[in-house]
Amino acid sequence: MKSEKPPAENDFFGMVYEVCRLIPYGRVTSYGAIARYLGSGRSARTVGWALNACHTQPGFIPAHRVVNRQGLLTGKHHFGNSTTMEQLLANEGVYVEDDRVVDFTEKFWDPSAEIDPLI
DNA sequence: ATTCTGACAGCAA
DNA sequence: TTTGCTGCCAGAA
Repeated sequence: MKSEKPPAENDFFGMVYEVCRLIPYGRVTSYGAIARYLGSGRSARTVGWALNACHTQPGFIPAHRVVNRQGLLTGKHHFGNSTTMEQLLANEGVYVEDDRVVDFTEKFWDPSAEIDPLI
């Protein structure tokens, strides 16, 4: 067998999609947080690139819950309309103002901090 | 094959 | 303090 697709656990993109699905309702996370959870703290760019291809994945990927570490909706233009991402977040109780998540530090959800019990 | 870009983040000056 | 460069992985030309 050749070109056998590796499991999501071994696929960087798959990991990104999986973590996105783990983001709780009404919460947001950052690209760097996901990258860090994957073990590559500086691969945040690749995370964004994976989300760019999230539409190729089956099911729904809550990519609108992923923003940059400033809380800015840098990828809102990738949701078809520039307001779609903001609307989705507002629908979950995450309000956005001036392309920035309100109370970002409170809404922030760190996968490596929640999923991995460091206690 | 090489080069550049891309929904970022960290560090140096 | 801000500005700029580098690093990271994957895909397109």
